[in-house]
Amino acid sequence: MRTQRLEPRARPTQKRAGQTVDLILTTAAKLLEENGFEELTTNKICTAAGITPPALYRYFPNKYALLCELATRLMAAQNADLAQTAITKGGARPTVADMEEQLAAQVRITRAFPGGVAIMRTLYATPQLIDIRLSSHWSMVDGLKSSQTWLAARMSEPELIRRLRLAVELGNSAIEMVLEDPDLDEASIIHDVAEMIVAYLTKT
Amino acid sequence: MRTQRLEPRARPTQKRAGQTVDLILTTAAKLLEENGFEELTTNKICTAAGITPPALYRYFPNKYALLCELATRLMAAQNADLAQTAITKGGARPTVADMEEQLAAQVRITRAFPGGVAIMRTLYATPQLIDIRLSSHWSMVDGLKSSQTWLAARMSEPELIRRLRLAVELGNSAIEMVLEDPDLDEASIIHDVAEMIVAYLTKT
DNA sequence: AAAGATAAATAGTAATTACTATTGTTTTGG
DNA sequence: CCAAAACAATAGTAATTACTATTTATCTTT
Repeated sequence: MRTQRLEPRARPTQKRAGQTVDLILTTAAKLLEENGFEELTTNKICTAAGITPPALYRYFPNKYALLCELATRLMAAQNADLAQTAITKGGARPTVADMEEQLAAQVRITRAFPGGVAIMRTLYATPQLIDIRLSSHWSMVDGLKSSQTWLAARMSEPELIRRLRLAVELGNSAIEMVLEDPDLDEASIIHDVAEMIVAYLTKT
Repeated sequence: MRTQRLEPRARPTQKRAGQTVDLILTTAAKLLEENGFEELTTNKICTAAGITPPALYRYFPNKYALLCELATRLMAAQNADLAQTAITKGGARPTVADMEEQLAAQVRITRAFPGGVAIMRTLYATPQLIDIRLSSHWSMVDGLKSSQTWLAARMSEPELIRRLRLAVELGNSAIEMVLEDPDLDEASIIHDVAEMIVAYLTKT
């Protein structure tokens, strides 16, 4: 194995370069969705994007860095939405309706993100991606820990963290399930999970 | 892409051949655990197993068939255990203690299976593997639907299926979580999830 | 408008990949 | 014990992979 470069050769400064980076990422996501992780190669990304390999390698040190960037952007979008609504609702007792909306929002965001569903699947494919997924979940826990003052007032911090961690994981699991299997009754699954999570978080 | 063979060139009939097949599978699992899915190649499997490519390709038509066999065997082990205890306990109202034991057993089985944790991760890597995972979950639902007579007597079949499907998914999610992150308090997570699932399944 | 900096293309390469036609070796049934 | 079947090794190959040294084009700034 050749020694892997860690940093890109250049950061995009001009507008054209920024467009190229976005084009590379959206093309990669599209191919990921169409043909899956195994079929995704840098050469195919370049061909599909109508650019050449040196252009890709100018901004991404290697193939995995590209995938990590894709994952990071999706995780950031999910986290941002969670932080948004968590802040506005965090002072009161969590409600099933709010939790439902929260989960539904995560589904919407992932669907709206180009290749989002496929990216969710690839999050298990390499150690780096597993890390990104895990730390995204922990950062959700961290955000909720601060914003959910109603819960924080009612239990110890370790207990709160433990419950939030599990809540995030189960919520995510339901989201993945719904994203993966379009035959399922999405609304009722989200409702049920929301109910379970709220009951779990608020129980004494 | 070359046309993919669907069937192996031969099934193992003699004892030696059966050993070779097992050796290939366990070696593949070991490499999967050590270096991850991306690093797994047929040539590496052969070298590590001390065999040659034609020996591998005699029993597996291609690389993906090998991975599918690995996944299928793990899923079968998990399903078998579930069926076992479900039958003995299915007549009565599900208890938290039984559910805890069930989840813990799944964790144990996966850990005991060579490369089990790594196989669980690769279940998202290709369409075929995603299918195997999904149909394994549905077959768990199917088994439980028949064995859990106490539940079946208390709700309509579609409702039962919906609840079991979600229960299986959430249970699996907790199992994956525990397998993936050794820092977590395994027992308490399993306990909490067991409680949630039992409450969900038995609620009216 | 020219100089300098940034961006992208040309034209590749070394290494690795999954996979095989053929030949030799072991096992089994009669 | 021997023929036939099953098994495995020898010795590869065509195709693909991630990636790059160098040259050319485009943009920005003065």
